[in-house]
Amino acid sequence: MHAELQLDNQVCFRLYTAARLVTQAYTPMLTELGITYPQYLVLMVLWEKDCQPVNDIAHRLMLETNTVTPLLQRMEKLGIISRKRGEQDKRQHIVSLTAKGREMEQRAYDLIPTGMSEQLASCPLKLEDYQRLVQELDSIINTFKK
Amino acid sequence: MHAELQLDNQVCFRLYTAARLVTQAYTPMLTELGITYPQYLVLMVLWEKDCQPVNDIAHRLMLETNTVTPLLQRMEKLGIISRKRGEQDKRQHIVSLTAKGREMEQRAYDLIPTGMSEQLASCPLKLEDYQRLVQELDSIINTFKK
DNA sequence: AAAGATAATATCGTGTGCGATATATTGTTA
DNA sequence: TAACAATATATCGCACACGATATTATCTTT
Repeated sequence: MHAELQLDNQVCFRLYTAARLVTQAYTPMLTELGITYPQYLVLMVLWEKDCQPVNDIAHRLMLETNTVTPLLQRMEKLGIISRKRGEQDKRQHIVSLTAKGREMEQRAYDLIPTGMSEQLASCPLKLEDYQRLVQELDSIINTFKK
Repeated sequence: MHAELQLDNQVCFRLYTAARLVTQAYTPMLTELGITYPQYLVLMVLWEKDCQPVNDIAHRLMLETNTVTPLLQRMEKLGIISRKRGEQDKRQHIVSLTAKGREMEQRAYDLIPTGMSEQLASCPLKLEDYQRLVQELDSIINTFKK
């Protein structure tokens, strides 16, 4: 019986579980918007800066392009983004928001912060705990990023 | 521009990213064992207590049975677990380790703690940081679990 | 004990993630 | 400048996750 191999001693299992459960907590609001959590991440990247090539979006989300490309294709079908070939560099696909994609920012703002803070009400963590948590997660992300 | 909707302010995006990256860090060792990370989680559950029904494994991992069932089917094909109908309750499928599945515990112990601590060497977090992190993640998991 | 409710597991469809590989374009170098 | 390397993106295959639904067995209630 190796204590190191026990589920209860695993940070990774907690990260994996916490990520799944918190993502699930977004689902009711995201369903109302008609999108998934990874699609919401792409939208946040584009709300911050519109018209970016696939690579920049992938880097920002620390995902591979073979994950992001099909994601963007689905989002294009939904009519929330559009893609066009880069003008200087024809290899690039420049991704931009449609009117529908831009309008979703306000709807997201009306739904998501409220919806999440309601669900977080029963969480014992305080603001400073979250701030430290974010920093520690960034340390972990930095340690393992490629 | 809503600050609440910026990627940099999102705990969930950190959890999502940290979980992916740390799981990826397990991949070289797990590939050597011929399994995936979720399969490794199932093995840890069974190393701790052999012969469990699907439901108990799913509860322990906080996953749905429609995720766990196909996972177990793949593991059965790999010859690391076996499944048989419950004797008192014929609806149950009792999952148990094969000899191969039991032997993998020692191999995992030889590969994984070493492999992970090498990769963690450059991480600035100290032991007490990890301990607090685990507790805070448990708080989050508890808040959002169903 | 027959009927309906509940429980345990499985199946199906969709959307990620990601390794491996392909394709098209651009940059570099002999 | 023709050949070759590098880059940006896409395609393919496989393994999760998970909502919705189906199937089989047990439990409960009349």
